Formats: sequence, structure tokens, C-alpha cells
Amino acid sequence: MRFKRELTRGRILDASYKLFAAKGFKQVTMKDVCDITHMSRGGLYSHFPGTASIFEALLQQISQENFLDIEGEIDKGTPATEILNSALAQMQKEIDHPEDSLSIAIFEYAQMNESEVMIDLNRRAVDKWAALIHYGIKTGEFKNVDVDETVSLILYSYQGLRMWSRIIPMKKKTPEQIINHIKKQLIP
Amino acid sequence: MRFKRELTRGRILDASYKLFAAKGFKQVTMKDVCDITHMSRGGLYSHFPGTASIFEALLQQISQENFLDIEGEIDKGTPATEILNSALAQMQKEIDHPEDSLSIAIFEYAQMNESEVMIDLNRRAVDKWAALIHYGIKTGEFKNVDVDETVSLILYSYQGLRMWSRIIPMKKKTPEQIINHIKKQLIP
DNA sequence: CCTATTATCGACACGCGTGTCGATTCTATT
DNA sequence: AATAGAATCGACACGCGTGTCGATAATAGG
Repeated sequence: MRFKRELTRGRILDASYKLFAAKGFKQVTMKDVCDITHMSRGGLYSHFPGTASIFEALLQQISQENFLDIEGEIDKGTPATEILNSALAQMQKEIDHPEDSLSIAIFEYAQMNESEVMIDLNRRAVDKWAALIHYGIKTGEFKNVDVDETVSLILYSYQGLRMWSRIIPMKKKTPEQIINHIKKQLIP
Repeated sequence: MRFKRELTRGRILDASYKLFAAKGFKQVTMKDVCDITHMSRGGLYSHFPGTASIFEALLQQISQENFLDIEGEIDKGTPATEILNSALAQMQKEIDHPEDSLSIAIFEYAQMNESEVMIDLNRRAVDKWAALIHYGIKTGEFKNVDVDETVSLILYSYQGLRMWSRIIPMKKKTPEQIINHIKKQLIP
């Protein structure tokens, strides 16, 4: 008599993901979530006390899913160039399909909640990339670059790209150019 | 009997600039502007029909002020490296003092109004940078880089930087690293 | 089938921002 | 000083989102 709760919760999260990806964080109201899940205000509120709570649950879910496990691949001994290519391909995909990505919502959410979540997400991204580059340098696949600088370059150009690709019609080759630039930095 | 209008309009714009810089676009209400300008709703509405209108006036004002006139400097024959340094210094300044910058507000505004303003601003930024790099290559000051790629790199890493510097405590040297990277790309 | 518990409903009161409009105050001009 | 027109005021009605709460429906376990 206790499992239906989890089921509904999952339904709410799935539906909300689409809303947040499409509209950003602040633009999503509890009313929107009610409509899309065909629930009433009361029913919904008994699961989540507000959109922030839903979004946090989503963030947690995402950060656990961990799309590309760089550390794991390193342990497996996958070549650094291969990991790099996967990671960059993932970036490209997100830029090509911004409507499936929470990036804008995360940004808005981060602005209003100076929560640790963002700092944590960022630190983990930095650590992953740093680990990959160190690894590539060690195996001799990558040039002996300044790791810190390269990580900053990758992360922030990527952030800029995915934020603005939503706003400005961007030439198709623009993300490719930046990805190529990153590759040129790393691969001799 | 007709000039007080312009005066008040200027006062409203000045005050609003601070609000938008501090809070972004959507977070600023007509009430806020009333409070900060010590006007009533009616008075304010007789000047601007809404925050969007105020913001557009600000954008226009800014795009006319034209902080660094790259084309002008090129015509004057200023060395490309010097122009580059000024432009990058300006970027650095904006990242160091995000509270004086409209960047977030512009981003928010752009999201809700798929207006030409953004596309125009972006195109002009692209053109300026492209002109500068072409110029530097021609005078032999810059390496013979792929202009398009370098412009993308500069603009988007800069965008990423200034958006996220508001959210995440950023190491002081991070913007310097990116600026140095850009210089390394261009200057032999 | 019965019942205790859980899940869901939808009306309610509230806060906040919007845009309007008739009344009022200023002010340049004569 | 008188006055017409401009500038400003602030109360009003409205829409929208929020969070609550007592009532109702659904369901697992006996």
C-alpha cells in the first residue's frame, strides 16, 4: 500500500523534465505541472512543495545518472582521445538539441538559489576534465598543455555556446569550430 | 515647456540601469522602478508602458555609446595588439564587476523576446572582432589564424565566463587564463 | 466485503504585479 | 497673476500563481 507514491513521483519528474527543458526554471509553474500530469493542485502539492523541490529532485537524479563516466573509462584504460571524442560529441549533441537540455533551467535556478548544488556540479565537471587531460598527457596522447587553462577554456566556451545557441541563430559549424579548436589544443 | 520630459526619462533610464544590472530583466518590476525613482505608477507609465520598453531604450542607448570603437581605432591606425588589449581589458573588467553589467538581463530579455536586437548586437560583435583580426593579420601583428573560428572562440568563451562568474565562485585567475589563451592564439 | 490509511481533489484566501483613469499639481507663457 | 497644457499622482479592477485544507475517492490488508 505504499508504492504508488513512488510511481506518481516518477511520473511528475518525467513530465517536469520536459517542461523545464522547454521553458527554463522560473517559467514553469505548479499549474503547468498539474496540467501536464493531469493532477490537481492538492495532489501535486502532496508530492512536492513547489517547483524548486521538483527541480532539485531532477538535478539529483541527473547527477546520479552521470551520462559519461570519465573516471570509469580512465580506469578501464580507454584511450584518452576516445574519451575526449565521446565527451565532445555529447556536448555537440546538447547544443544541437537544446530543447532536451536543462542548461537554461539550471542557470536560472542557480541564479536564485546560491545553493551548493551548482558549485558541486561545477567542481565535478572541472575534476573530470582535469583528470582526463592529465591522463591523456601521461599516456602521451595529449600535448603537455596547462591543464587548468584548458579546462577553463573547454568549460566556459561550452557554457557560452549552449546558452547562446538558444538565443541566437548560430551557424551550424560554430560548435564544430570550437570543438575542433579544443581538439587542436590537446592532440598533437 | 517640453524638456522636463527628457530629463525625467533620463533619470528613469539611469536608475533602471542599476536595477537591471543588479537583478536581471524579469526580476525588475515597474514597482521597483517607481520606488527607486520616487515616482508613482501613473507618472512612470506615462513615460514607459512597461519594463521591456525601458530596457529596450537602455539597449539602444548602450549600443550607441559603443564603448570601444574598434573600427575607428583601425582607421586611426592604432596597432592591432593595442586594440586587442583594450578589448580584452574591457572584458576582464566586466567579469570582475558583474554587478555593473547588463549581461544577465540581456540574456533574459533575449530569451523572451526573439527580437532582432540580439541578433543585431551579436552580428555587430562578430563583425568587430573579425575586422580586428583581419587587420592584425594584414599588418603582420597576428598569426594567420582561422578568423571565424577565433571569433567564435573569443565570443563564446567570454559569454560563458561572464554568465557563470555570477553563479559560481570563480578563481581570480580563470578569466586571465582565457584571455591569455586568446592572446596566445593571435600573437606569435 | 469492510475498513483504515493513503492519495487525490478543487474551492478558497492571499500576495503581487499590471495597466488604467479621473483628479490633482506643476510650470511655461502671456 | 491667470491659464492652458503637460506632468504626476494614487486608488481601482484585474489576472495569475501560491499554498492550504476539509472533503472525497482509491486501495491494500484483514
